[in-house]
Formats: sequence, structure tokens, C-alpha cells
Amino acid sequence: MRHAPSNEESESGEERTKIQGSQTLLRGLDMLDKVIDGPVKLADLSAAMGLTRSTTHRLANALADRGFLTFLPREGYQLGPKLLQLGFLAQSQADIVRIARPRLEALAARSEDTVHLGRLDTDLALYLDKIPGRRRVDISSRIGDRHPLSSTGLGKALLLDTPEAEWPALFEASRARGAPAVDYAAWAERMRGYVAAGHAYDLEENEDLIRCVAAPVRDASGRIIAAISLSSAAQYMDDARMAALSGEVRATADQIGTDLGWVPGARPNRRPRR
Amino acid sequence: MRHAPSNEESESGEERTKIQGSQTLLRGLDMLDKVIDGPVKLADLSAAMGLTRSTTHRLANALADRGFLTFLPREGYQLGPKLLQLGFLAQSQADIVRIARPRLEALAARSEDTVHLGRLDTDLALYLDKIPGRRRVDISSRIGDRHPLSSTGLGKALLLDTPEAEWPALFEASRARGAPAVDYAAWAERMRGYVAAGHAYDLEENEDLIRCVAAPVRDASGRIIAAISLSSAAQYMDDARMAALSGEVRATADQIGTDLGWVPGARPNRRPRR
DNA sequence: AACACCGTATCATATTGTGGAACGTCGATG
DNA sequence: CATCGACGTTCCACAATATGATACGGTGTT
Repeated sequence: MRHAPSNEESESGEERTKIQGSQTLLRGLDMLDKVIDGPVKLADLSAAMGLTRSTTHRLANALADRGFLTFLPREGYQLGPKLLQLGFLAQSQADIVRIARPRLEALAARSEDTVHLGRLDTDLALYLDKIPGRRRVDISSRIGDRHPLSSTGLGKALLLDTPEAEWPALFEASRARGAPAVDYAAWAERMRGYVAAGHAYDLEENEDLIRCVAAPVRDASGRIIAAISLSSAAQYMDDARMAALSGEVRATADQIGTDLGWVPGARPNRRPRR
Repeated sequence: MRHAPSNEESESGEERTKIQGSQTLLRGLDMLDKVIDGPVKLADLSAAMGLTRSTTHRLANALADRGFLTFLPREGYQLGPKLLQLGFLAQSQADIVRIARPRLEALAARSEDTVHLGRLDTDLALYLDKIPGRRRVDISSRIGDRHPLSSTGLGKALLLDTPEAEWPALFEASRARGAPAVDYAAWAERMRGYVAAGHAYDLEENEDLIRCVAAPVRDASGRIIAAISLSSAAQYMDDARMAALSGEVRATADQIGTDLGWVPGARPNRRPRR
């Protein structure tokens, strides 16, 4: 085959692995990315791919034939129905607990502390998984437990996208469910900091002498569907360590999100599904 | 390249188009289908594809590299996170009204009658689109209208998957919303027939002298997310014609569903999302 | 230890994919 | 009404890319 004229490196600066011996497949797969925000005409598509119109057309047609692309006569190529089907199937195969487990174990191993995974359940945080740390610290939580949102790191992480207007109601609900009585104004002020930082702390508000760092997990829709937290005795968790750990906890949460189809940079999509 | 040893026709009886000149891409895309029900080991995958282990491995790796497959060390290959991302994006691009329009127009043109598209809105049928037929018949419906479920073909089609236990409540709600007072037992008996047939009729229950044939539209999850109906004056709609049209209406509804990622044969998935 | 299983790497071969160019087809423009 | 331009489609000679036989290196099982 003739090679592309001095197109050794892509002009659009993207650097994708070669995987040697699958050029056609990789080009086809990458083509789907070029179509993610609406219909694209063949000419634009070939320009974006750095390929000739012939090649682009052949690939696009193959993708369309299998339903990965839809061709709209006067608009261009668009994501096709096959992706809806496979996306749904992938969704049903994606069990958060199973997906998250290895990442959580790695985090627990590195930090030697206890890691939790949980999600929102009406107005409580439901604990889905727990990896005990190496240190002998009693963290009195069990899988299946429900804890108040306002007084746990995990719960606060779950709320990071919730509009502030809804905070008072949730705060009250938490108090009714056993959260300690603290001043709302002070709590909300701290929450604003957590929202800005993208993670949440828990500073002995719930169980005495336990501190934790928590971060939200997002799925393909960008919504927060779960959160993880790393807990330890306050003696092992001074402010400096919490700050140091927060990046790692966020990174782990983001990795899990990526496994679930979340795309870090993508336009935030906060609207609830349907 | 060496060709596959006498593997001219696939053993698994599937017949897929050639599209000449995209073998690698097509093989890769088809590979995703072999993985739809859980992790598959490399050996099984190559067997299912009718390819050598080498080739299978190369393709699977390319797919995994781009996130279309996930490799689980001791289980095999599985649908990957990229499909979740693209599936979600495809979903947000898939506007039912726009997708359905050409199909509805074709149906309206063929039958010369009025076609409606609608979906469930709490306990009413919300009309999303309307293509007037050629015949001059007053169908007093407008886009945005809400009509009772129990007394419209469209509404009944929307209920075809609803457990019978919930029928009485919905029937009562419809009556409260203006549906004519008919006998529940008789209505339920007719509904059972519609459920078995996969389509619904409306026989002058709502507007006098109007009859219609309706069918449900399913999405990738298998759930009924909308319905279409074909309405005409009773004089043009004798029982024979209704029977003849029901197949065509169902076919159109199914085509729209396919555009939305629905797969005809797939295991029915009735459980609500989340 | 020997074995079976599974994923990975290598490499000569020619099949497959490539891109240039020409063709159709539709609307818009002069 | 003719010409043009934009866009998708088809064709084809050429060689780069994809292929599959074979061999390798892990890990758990007998």
C-alpha cells in the first residue's frame, strides 16, 4: 500500500498506540471518536482522520454496515444503534463492586488503611464493599450498612454534585437518621470547600477518632453514581497526610469511573437520565 | 496473507456482508458480538470467530487498547468502558422523534392514514409526533396532547409489558382522566389478546368513528419506551384491514426500535433501569 | 515435576487495504 | 437552462499491512 504522504505523525496531536498489525481496525475504532458530537460529513471526517476520502469512506461504510455508524443522507455520519445495544449490554455487565475491587485493593494496600465503596440509597449512604487495611483499627462498618450522608466522608462525596438548594433538606434528613447535631452553616461552608476540591473529608464527626478522605465515582453520563473513602484512626491521619492522600483517592475514584465509561474532560452532564 | 483453510462460509451460519476491503475492521467489530454474554477466553473467541489464535489475539488486543474490550486476567475478554461512553453518547444523540420520523412518514404514505408517535407520561399517553394521512379525516389530536391510556390504541400499546396486577389502577386513572366508562373485565380480556399479539387496537372507544392499530417501540434495554399508532375513520378500517395493517405497524415500530438499539431476538429485559 | 492451559511474541508470505483519480448525483448559482 | 460545486461512490494497480504457523513464557493443576 502506498503510505500517507508524510503523515507520519498525526496533525491533531493525538498519540495513540500502534499495536502493530491492526491499522484498519484501529482507524475504524478511532473514527467513532470523531463523530461523538453530532453528524460529520465525509470530507470533514477524512480531514479529521488524516486519511483520503476513499479510505475514510470504506471504513465509515464498514462501520455503518455493522450499525456502529448511521449515515444521514444530508447530514453525515453519526453514532449508530449498535452502540446503543452494546452500551446497554456493557452497562448490565458492569457491576461496580467487581469493577472497583482491584482498584480498591490496590489503594488499601498502598495506604494500609480501610477502603469503602458506597452509593446513594434515598437519603443514606449504602456501603457496598469494604477492604480492611493492614492497621488494626476498628472501623465499625459492614457491607450493607447505611450511614447518614452529612456526617460521613463517603456521604459527602456522594453529594458533591447536588445543588446547594437541596442541602438543608438532606442535612435535616441525616440528623433524623442519627447524624450528630452540628451547625448547618459551618457544615455547608466546609461542603463548599469539598465541592471546589472534588473530594470530601470526614473529621471525627461520625465515629470518634476516625478520619477519612472520600471522592466521587462518575459513570458515562457524568453523574456521581458511587463514592469511595479511605478511613483510618485520627492518629495516623494528620492534616498533611489527608491532603497527600486526597489526590490518590481521587485518582482511584477517577480510574473506577473510567472503567465505567466516564470521560474525564467531557462536558459535564448533570441532568438525571431520562 | 494466507487465507483461512477452506473457511469460505462461516460455520455458525451467520451471513454478514463483505463490504470488500475492510476485513480487519469488520472482523474486529463482529468480535464484539461474540462477547455480549460475558467474558470469553481467547481460545473460545478464536473458535467462535473461525480465526487463528494469533489473529484473534491481535484483534482483541487492538479492541482492548481502545477500550472496546476489557481483558480480565483469568476470565477472558469482556465488553469495555468505551462502549459505555459511546453508548451513552449515542443515546443522547438518539432523539426518538427524529429517528422515527422517516419511518412514520413511509407508513403514513403507504397506508394513507394518520400516524402518531407517543410515549408514557405518568398515567397518560403523551403525543410526540403526528403525520397526517392523505385522507381527509378529522383526527382531533395534536402534538403535546395527553390522552387516557386505556381508551387509545397508543396508550394500550404502551401498556403491553405492564403486569396485569397494575392494570386496574391504570384503568381507574384513565377513567378519572376522561376515558369512557366501559366494563373492566371486558377491557382486560381484550388487553390480554393485545398482549399476546404484540399490538393493540382501538375500536371507537375514544372518538366515535375512529379506529386504530398501535404497536410498542422498544429500546436497547427491551423496555417499551414509546408506541406508534395508525388511525383512520371506521369506514376505511374494517376488521380485515386492521388485521392486515397490524403486521405493518408492528414492523414499523420494530424498525424504529432497531434504530434505537433494540435487538429483536434478545432476551427480554423487563426490569426497569437502575 | 511434568503437564495443561492461556496469553504473548516473532516472522515470512501474499492477501488485503490503500490512495489517486474518475464518476454520479443532487442542489445551488450564474 | 446550463454550469458549477459539494458530496458520496466506485475502480484499480501496487505494496504495505494483516495473516497464521510456530515458538515462548507465565500460572495453576495433576
